[in-house]
Amino acid sequence: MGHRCCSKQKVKRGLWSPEEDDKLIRHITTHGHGSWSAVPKLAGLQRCGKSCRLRWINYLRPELKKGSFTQEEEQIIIDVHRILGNRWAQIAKHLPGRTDNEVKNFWNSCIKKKLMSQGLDPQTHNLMSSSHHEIKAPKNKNITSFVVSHNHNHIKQSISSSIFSVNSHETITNNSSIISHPPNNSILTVPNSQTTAISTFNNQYQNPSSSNSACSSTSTIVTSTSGAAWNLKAQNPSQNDHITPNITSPYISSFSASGNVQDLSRSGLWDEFGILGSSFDPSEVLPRIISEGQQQSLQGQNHDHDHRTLQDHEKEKIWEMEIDKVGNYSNFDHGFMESTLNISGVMCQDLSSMEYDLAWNY
DNA sequence: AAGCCATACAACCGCAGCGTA
DNA sequence: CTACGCTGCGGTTGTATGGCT
Repeated sequence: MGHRCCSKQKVKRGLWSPEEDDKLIRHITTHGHGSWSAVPKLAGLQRCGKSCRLRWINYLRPELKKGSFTQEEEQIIIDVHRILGNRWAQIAKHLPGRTDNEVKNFWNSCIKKKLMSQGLDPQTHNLMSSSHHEIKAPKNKNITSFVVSHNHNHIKQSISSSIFSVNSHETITNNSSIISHPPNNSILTVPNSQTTAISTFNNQYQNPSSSNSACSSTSTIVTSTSGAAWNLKAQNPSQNDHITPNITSPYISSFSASGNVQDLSRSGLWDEFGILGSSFDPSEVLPRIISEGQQQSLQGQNHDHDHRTLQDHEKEKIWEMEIDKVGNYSNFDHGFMESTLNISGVMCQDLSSMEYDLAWNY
C-alpha cells in the first residue's frame, strides 16, 4: 500500500538504490523539485513524492554535512534542546548541514542515553531525583543575596562545580524556606511578595597560575520586580585560587520572573565533554547586564567556548537587552528570559565539595 | 560460521498548518 | 466557509551493520 498522496501509483518502498538516487539527483539538479508530488513521474521513479522529498532533504542534498556529530555540535543540540524541547527542525537550524531527522536520531540513540546515565531527565534536563527535606531559614529575615559557593579546582583534577536552573512559574512563598535535596541539591524560595528570579551563569576561564588548566566559577544573578538592588556575584571559595572576580553589582531590574533555584550538580557531563559547556558565554552576557565599570573585573577570563550557532533571533532577544541610565532593562522579553534561565550551564559532578553561603539581611 | 542482539540510521506514517480554488 | 492538496514536522518503525557468543 502506498501513501495516500500517491495511492493511484504503484510505489516502491524501503531503502533507495543507487540508481534511484541518481535519477532523483539528476532530475532535481536540472529541473528543481517544483511540486514534490510531480517529481516521481518526471524523474522516472516509482516512489511517492513524499519519499522523494525526504530522500533529497535528508540524504541527497549537496549541502548536507556527512559524518558523525562533533563534540561542539552535540553540546549545541543539548543546549538548544534545553530551550526548545523536541523541536528537531528548529534545533537543526542551529547546525548547518544537519537535518532534523539526523538530529533526532542522534538525540534518541546517543544524547538521550548519555543524559539519563547522568541522572538527568532528557526532557527537562533536570535531575531525576526528587526527595527533599526542608531547612528553615531565619524567621523574619529577607534574603538580599544568594551566593552559591563551590570548590573550584582545575579540570584535570577533580572538578567540582555547580549549576542551578531556575524553574519559572514556581510560586514564591512567604514562608522563608530552603528546600534541600540531600545532600546538596537545594531549592530556594524567596520570602517576599515580589517576583524574584535567580539565575546562574557558569564562567570558564584560564587559571594564570597554570596556563593549561581551565577553571570555572558560577555567577549568580538575582533579579526582582521590586526595583531593589540585588547582587551579582561571581564567587570562587577556593582558597588556592586568586583569579575569581568577586563582583557585587547592584542594579535595578524590571525583569519579571519567578523561580526556584535548583541544583543540578549531581549530574556530570564533565566526564563526557571535559569542558564547561555553558551555552551563555558570560563574556557576552555579563557585560551587558552589569555596568561598564565592573566589566573590567571579568577580563582575563577565557571564554573559548563560544556557541555562535545560537545567534538566531531568540538569542538576540537576550543580547539586545537595553540598559538605561539606572540600569533598567527595556525591550526585554520576560517570557523568553524565563524559558532560557534553564540553559545557564552544564551539569557537574563531585557534590562532596559543595557548600552554600547564604547571606541574610538583618 | 552461524545465530543473536544492540545500535545507528534511513524511511515511513500521521497529523497540523497553510494556501488556494 | 469548506474541501483539497502540498509541505513540514515529530514520532515510530524498519533495516543494515557490527559485536559478541
